[in-house]
Amino acid sequence: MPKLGMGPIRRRQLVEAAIAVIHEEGFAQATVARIARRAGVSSGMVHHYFENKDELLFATMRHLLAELRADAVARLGTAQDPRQRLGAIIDACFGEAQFDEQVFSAWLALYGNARQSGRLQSILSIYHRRLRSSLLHELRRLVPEPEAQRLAEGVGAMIDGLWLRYALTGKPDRPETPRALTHDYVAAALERPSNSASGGLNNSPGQGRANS
Amino acid sequence: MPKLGMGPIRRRQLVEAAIAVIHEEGFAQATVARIARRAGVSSGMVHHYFENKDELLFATMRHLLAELRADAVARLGTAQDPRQRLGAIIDACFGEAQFDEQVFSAWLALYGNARQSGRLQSILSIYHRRLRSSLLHELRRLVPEPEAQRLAEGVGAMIDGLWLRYALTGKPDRPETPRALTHDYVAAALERPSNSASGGLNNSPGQGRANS
DNA sequence: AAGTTTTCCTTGGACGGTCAACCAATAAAA
DNA sequence: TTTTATTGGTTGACCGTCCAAGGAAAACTT
Repeated sequence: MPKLGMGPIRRRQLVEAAIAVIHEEGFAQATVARIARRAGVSSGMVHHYFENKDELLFATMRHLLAELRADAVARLGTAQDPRQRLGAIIDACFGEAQFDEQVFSAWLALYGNARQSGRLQSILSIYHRRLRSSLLHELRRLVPEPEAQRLAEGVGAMIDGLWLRYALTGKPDRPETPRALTHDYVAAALERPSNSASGGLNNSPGQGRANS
Repeated sequence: MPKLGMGPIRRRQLVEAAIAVIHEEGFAQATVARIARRAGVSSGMVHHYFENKDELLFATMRHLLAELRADAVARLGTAQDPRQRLGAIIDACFGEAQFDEQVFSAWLALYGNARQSGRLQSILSIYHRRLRSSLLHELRRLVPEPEAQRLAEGVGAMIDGLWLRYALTGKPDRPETPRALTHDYVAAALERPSNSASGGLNNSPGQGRANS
């Protein structure tokens, strides 16, 4: 059986097995033995191809990020003007691949454990920076700088917020719904005279909120 | 030391200790012994006041939900018209209590483990339903029904998305920022002629997205 | 081309450690 | 005395890691 160059194959097998186990049994139950059995190999394989368990989990989460990025890059290839590219970024985040049940479980596990691990936190940090940077790049061609920054943050939050809801309650009946909501948010913000360029110092004027 | 009626006191001690341990050492390291030591009692106390460890964690997460609700109810007391009440709901979600580091860690742990536990999932389900219901109740007095439903989903997503970002990267320098972003989103959507009442069947018209 | 050596892959069990749950035993109030 | 609170040690199970052995392909030698 032992052929040369099994490294990449086995590593990928184990990463995919880890995702499957995290989905089916939970992050806490994702033990080395279970992941290995799911991959169809002995438990020793994990430590042969990864330094330790944490390294496997890190590789697993990095795999998720890489897949999301590949999807976004592919979609951006067909877009031309900034408005289309903005739509492509949004659609990538709501692409079919991100509504996979296994992907739900794995990303949520990442969220739940990032605070305790600098490695995991860096993955989320990269994701956030990339998303914000991509959005900002296009928005700067559509609105003035301060508004572009505010919008980038808002659109990023709406994407994550919508995704989070579906990750916890199940994929939406119609995948267009989250896309349409985000697109409408962008459209409304771009059409608006941007008088809210108060920069956030004041709240929406004339609103009279209760005390903080 | 043993006085009568220690139940509620000890239970609260243990719940707060659980939050502290989850924050300082992570959900995976939140063992019975550590939580008990943090609460200043022996490990046996956990099983004396809770059926098992899961029950303690469930009570811990339910505690978070109760605190958020109490905050929202208090803020709604001072609001009068629908617009103000809408602002009060948003502000409660971005209140000081929700930007506490311990609360960050605990809610994230909840997100990361809800999929594996029906009990935990129900807590998030209640949170989502309450938030959506509260928003919808006010929005219905401001815009037509289908638009109100869409907006309730959008505002809820923006709240969760913004909160999630700060939970992962640290509280914002200026707490007004997330509030202002959400308020502006609402303001833009309410001002808009709501022509996007396509109901989500089509995307924003004339936009020409790439293939799905 | 056949035999030999080397290299890499793979296994499954052993070890030390930790955890949740359980269980007397103790002690203070009632 | 009865009841309730509390302790801390025990138990059995499981985990991550390590390791020694074996086996099959590849590389090398003749």
